[in-house]
Amino acid sequence: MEHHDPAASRMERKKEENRQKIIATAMGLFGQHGYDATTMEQIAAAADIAKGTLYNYFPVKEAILDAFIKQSFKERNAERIARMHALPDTRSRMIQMLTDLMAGVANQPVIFEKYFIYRIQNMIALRQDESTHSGLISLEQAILELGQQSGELRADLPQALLLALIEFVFIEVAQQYYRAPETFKASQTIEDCVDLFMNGAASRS
Amino acid sequence: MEHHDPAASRMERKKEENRQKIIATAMGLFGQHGYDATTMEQIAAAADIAKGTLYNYFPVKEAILDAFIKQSFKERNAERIARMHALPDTRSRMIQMLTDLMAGVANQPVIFEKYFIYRIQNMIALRQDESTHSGLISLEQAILELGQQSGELRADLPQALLLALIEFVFIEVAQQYYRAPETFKASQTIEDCVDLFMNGAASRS
DNA sequence: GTATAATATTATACATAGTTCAATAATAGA
DNA sequence: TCTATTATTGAACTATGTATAATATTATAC
Repeated sequence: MEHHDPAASRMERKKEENRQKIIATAMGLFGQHGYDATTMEQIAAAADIAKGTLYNYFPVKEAILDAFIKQSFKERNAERIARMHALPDTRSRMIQMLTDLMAGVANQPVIFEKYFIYRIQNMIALRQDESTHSGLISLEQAILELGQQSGELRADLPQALLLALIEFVFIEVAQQYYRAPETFKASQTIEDCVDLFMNGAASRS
Repeated sequence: MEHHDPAASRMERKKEENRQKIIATAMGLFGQHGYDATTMEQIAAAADIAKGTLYNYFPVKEAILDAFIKQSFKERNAERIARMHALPDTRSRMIQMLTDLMAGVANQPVIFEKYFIYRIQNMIALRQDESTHSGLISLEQAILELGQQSGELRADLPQALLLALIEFVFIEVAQQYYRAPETFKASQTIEDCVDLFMNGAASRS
């Protein structure tokens, strides 16, 4: 019962190893054969574990994507947040963030599409959201906090609501891309979305 | 090849009959045994059609829900839009709409939860959205048009973007309900969401 | 009415996601 | 080394959704 935990037990280490091996194996297969064409059995076989074990690590196929993207984001988030501090206002921070994100999306559209769908599903379906942080949430939180500290963003509404709106902006920009990838104008779309985020739908009198 | 179409051919009529029969049968089973516990085979058997035929009408299980809810909405939309015209501004129109919607959600939480997830999935995954109008979209469009006609809502951004934001508001309110149904305060949440929709996240100077 | 083309239905078999469970193996702590 | 806990395995199982070839129904033209 009592946990020893000397810098993580052997078991923890092995689990983390397995996790990484599964993610790497799966992403490799996704790249080779495509996401949909890759089955969970193939992933299990390629990672040399039983199907049941695979599901023990990742309860649904999309969770592998989720883990991969979350990881990629985490690696760069410190740097991204640092860069945000250097920017003068919320608008420029959001534009930078969205530009960054959309570069990733355009690079791996299928992966991100599945990821977005999975994230949104969880947003609605899961009551408690503690552990299921998206890779984006810490960036979004940073934007929100910086903006509120400088008084630029309002503080009279629940934090969760503002955060949800930022999340909406991120997803809406991606959605515009998916709706028409050929004609998608990133900078225009991003500016419109940020404008709407900041100023709302009401006319300024 | 050439379509006769004398007020819809017999085939069209039969198809519509079948469709309605499937929807009614399925909703009955959902009510009796729950959505997840009802299988597509059970629905097919109860409607006395082959499984393949069922999938010919509804390619995924959620599409039955979607059709049912879309239908329910359509029946009341004319009346709802009429009521909206009688209201003085966008804010009160949105509050009325959201209050209405949330009554439905609270009444059939599971159904609407599946429905929302399905709708959002489609929003992202489907490139062209013509035929897949949600039951809500005409209401949302009415709110937008009324607000723009009176000059209350801005017209300098793409319609689709404003529409998406309204859709976000609808879904966000529902999500707050699902996150904590016991403590959910409908009127407060709705007011906050509408406020954010109208005024945006920036502080008013 | 009857022939014919187009469309819908049916039954069956199939692939995959995801679950369940009892047997087995590995690890933690004493 | 012993014991409790936790992880893995393999196998059988359920449900979605797809594919297909045979059959039935409908539309249209004659």
